[in-house]
Amino acid sequence: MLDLRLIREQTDLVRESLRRREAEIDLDRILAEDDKRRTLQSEIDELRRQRNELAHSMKGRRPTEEERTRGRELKEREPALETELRRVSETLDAHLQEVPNLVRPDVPAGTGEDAYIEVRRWGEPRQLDFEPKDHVALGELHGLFDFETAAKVTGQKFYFLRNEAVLLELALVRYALDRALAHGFTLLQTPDLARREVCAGAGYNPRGPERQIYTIEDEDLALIGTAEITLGGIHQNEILDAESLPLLYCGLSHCFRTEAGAAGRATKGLYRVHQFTKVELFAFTHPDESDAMHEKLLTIEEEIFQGLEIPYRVVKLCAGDLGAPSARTYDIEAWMPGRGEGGSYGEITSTSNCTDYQARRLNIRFRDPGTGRPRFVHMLNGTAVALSRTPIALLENHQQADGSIVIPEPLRQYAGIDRIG
RNA sequence: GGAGAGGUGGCCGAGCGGUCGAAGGCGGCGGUCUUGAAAACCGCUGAGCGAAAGCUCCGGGGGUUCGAAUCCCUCCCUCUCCGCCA
Repeated sequence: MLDLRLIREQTDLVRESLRRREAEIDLDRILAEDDKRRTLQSEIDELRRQRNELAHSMKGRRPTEEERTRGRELKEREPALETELRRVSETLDAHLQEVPNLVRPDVPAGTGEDAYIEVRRWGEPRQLDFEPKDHVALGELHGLFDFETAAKVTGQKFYFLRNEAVLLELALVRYALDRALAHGFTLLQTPDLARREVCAGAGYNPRGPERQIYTIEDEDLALIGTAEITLGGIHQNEILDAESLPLLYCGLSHCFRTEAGAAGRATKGLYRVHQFTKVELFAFTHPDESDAMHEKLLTIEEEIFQGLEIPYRVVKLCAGDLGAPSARTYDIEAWMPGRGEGGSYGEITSTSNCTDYQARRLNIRFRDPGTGRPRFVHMLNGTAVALSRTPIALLENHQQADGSIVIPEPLRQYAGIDRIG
């Protein structure tokens, strides 16, 4: 959520940001609704002032019949105005929620992959003297995934992990947790469900046609799409000590995605699924520190994939492709030899600086020691490992001519095996 | 799931129809004292909206009343005990 005052006082700045996102948002309508809301609020304030004045004037004595009548009259005029205010506020709020975050100045304008900036590449895709298999074929060869049985038991885009795939998943989790720990993160295993309000605060709308997450019938709960939701909710409605910042959390959870709208998109196997495990990095920072923290999260992500010897490139997303809460997003795209014709890069992590967008909605502030007043913190998130896509890159990059897979060194102590097949 | 107790400012905690945006303490800020620091003492110190006047907020929502942190209803949450269970 953006600050209404910012929209009001620096309309051009907001307009320019929306233009770079190519987002169609009617700011003038929002400004008009805000105007109306404030007018109504003033009228109600005036009415209440009169009511308070009357009540205070008769402290400690019995009111006369005339005063009672006057009090009743004032009270009766309020509900209509309040109803109107509520209606206007709800409309305004709904429209305000649709306004995405202000993008950082270095983010390129436009939409689509052509507008991305490739920041750097790391590692060279291996030159193979054999035809590489994709992870689905490798999984079949070694009995690692069972999509058919999962479809029978649960549905499309679910899977059973089998045998070494289970060991690999747990090893990757453990490896990622240790990396996070080394960087000073507090480890958390979070609930897999969260209140709908918290989900909405993080920018995941549990309602409406564009909902990305599952809701629980008859409960005020949703299955989380990412631990970003539960981690972000930790400090909801709190005023933090400035000295406690930055707060670094690393959360392990399952993630559930409806993938509504993604139907028909050609994605095989584990690339796009309804449930997966993920280790997520999260930071609450001082507003002046968030850009530096964003680079740090990216560095940790890169370190993780360098350790796994998976070639990748880092891209900075263009404004039009950012999620609504994000002011800047870097994706790591891993080289996937089995993807497309002759291999291609596929998204494997994503880290975003959401600045104060989520903090405003979740009401997470810190006390500024200079002024003594509360300010919104900045909130950032980044994938450590997503246990759907990381195995894809791992299996495909480390496959051998005979179809066996070499487990990269840092994972062996956790997995207890050094190869599959 | 059942019974009871409770949810108040950054934190702890009083208040139980008007004198309450809220005692007291802790913490924080400023000062006196001190070579400096600590201790002691004095003062200031909740948040939001609004250009301002002012208005709102004592878990959420609703009600009673001229007037509600205080009374009633309801929901949520926490704690204690019981039940169930991995």
